Amino acid sequence: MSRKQRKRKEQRAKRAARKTQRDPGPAVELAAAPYAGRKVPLERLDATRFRVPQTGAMRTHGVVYADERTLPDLAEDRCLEQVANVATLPGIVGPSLAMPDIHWGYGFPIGGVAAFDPDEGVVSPGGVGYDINCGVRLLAAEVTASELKRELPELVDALFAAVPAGVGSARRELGLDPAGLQALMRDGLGWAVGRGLADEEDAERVEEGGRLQTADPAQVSERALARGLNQVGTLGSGNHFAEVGVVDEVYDEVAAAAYGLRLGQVTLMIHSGSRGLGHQVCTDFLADMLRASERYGIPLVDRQLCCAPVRSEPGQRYLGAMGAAANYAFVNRQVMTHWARQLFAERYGCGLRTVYDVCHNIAKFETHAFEGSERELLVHRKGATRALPAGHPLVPAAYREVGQPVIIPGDMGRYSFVLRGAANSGRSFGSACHGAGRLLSRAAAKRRYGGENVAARLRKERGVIVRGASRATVVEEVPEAYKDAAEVVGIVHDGGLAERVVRIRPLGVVKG
DNA sequence: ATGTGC
Repeated sequence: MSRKQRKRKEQRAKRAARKTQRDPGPAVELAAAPYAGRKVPLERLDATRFRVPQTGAMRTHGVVYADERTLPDLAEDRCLEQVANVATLPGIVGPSLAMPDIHWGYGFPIGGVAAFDPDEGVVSPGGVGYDINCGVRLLAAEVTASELKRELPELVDALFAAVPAGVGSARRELGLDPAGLQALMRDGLGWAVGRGLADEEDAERVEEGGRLQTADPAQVSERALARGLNQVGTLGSGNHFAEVGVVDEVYDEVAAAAYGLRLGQVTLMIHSGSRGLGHQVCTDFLADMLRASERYGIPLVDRQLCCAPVRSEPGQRYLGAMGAAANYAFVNRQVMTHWARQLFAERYGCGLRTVYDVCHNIAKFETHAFEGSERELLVHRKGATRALPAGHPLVPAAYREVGQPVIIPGDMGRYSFVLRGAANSGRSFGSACHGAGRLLSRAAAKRRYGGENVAARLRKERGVIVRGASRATVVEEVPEAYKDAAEVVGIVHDGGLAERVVRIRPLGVVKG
């Protein structure tokens, strides 16, 4: 081992030790993980699905959506062990599922879907993630790419100025106080409609109507409130972005027409979440949930799976706080939408219509057909998108004949996709993938591309204009750090979870 | 993801 490798290894060990020390709550006795340290076997079910066999403490099997080309990526990290670990939790209904963009996450894998019985099952912050209701809003502009092309650099600059981006990005002009913030979290998109920041059509075209009714702002800590006060309408960092794109391929004319999307049309995609507020809610409740796991005798194979019975007092409090943070995220994306609308109106005299807005990180009560009967379930989606098929009553009336729009952002160099929820999505409790999925860790991307000017290369090679709040983030988000979104989307399409409607090519990107 | 790690 070289000196450099050894140093890196020591640094990793140190970081891991610090992380363990930081972990909140009491020491918890852990049960044996089903595949601890062993290679997780995968049994082929069909062209797009593999089974993780039930073993040890697992209460059900796992199902992983993948194909030969993405299988080697899965072996790279321990995400398949996490799929098996989730299957050990009480009250899980159906398999522990993984979408084709699965990768390692906190406790639950990112790209994981797990449904729980409301009476027998649990709710877990690890099944939602730190960025509660991270999600994507897709907007359609009444302008074509050729009309806008010359002014693109100015447009990206103007967007960069209009939407605060980066770690700690803040905005004061909404003038919220803690009570106002609580009202915002209670009413979600209704709050924005009441203040002229949204119209009724927006609310119809946001998942859940832009308001989780389980929200209980009283469960959000003062610290979380303080962090959230000045961050409504801000992008954040990491993989969050606001991206101007153009529809460059239409696969399904009927569905595209229903969504109001046509070839050459300009789009704006906003990817953000609940910022510091949601992060703080997650942090606050991890400690609670660890205590609850002990109190209710829930055997854990990983302390990051800490959870509480859905109907228990701590479970209800988490659901209340999580719902409040989710509503905050809906409003966050809406306020950025409002500012982008002002900008498009001033510059082009055109509108920006909400196509749809989906959650990526959420636990929600939903009714799904399971083994022949309709059941109310608490569905955890962590890095997964709801994908309801045609005819489902929760799909907005204008889209009901074609199915719910499923917005799948890819990397900032290649393309993103819009799909429609399809007939087999019942197999995944109405879910599909949420993105391309990382190929390189942030650290690996930095090592490989840290020396070059990624933004300049994207402009030269692909004509994409990138403005980032931080150069480091742009490097971490280099297209080569992601899988080909077309491949991931292909698995979801072939598996019948969601079907391709249009492809969107990026023109200009604002990054955190 | 995150006032990004003590």
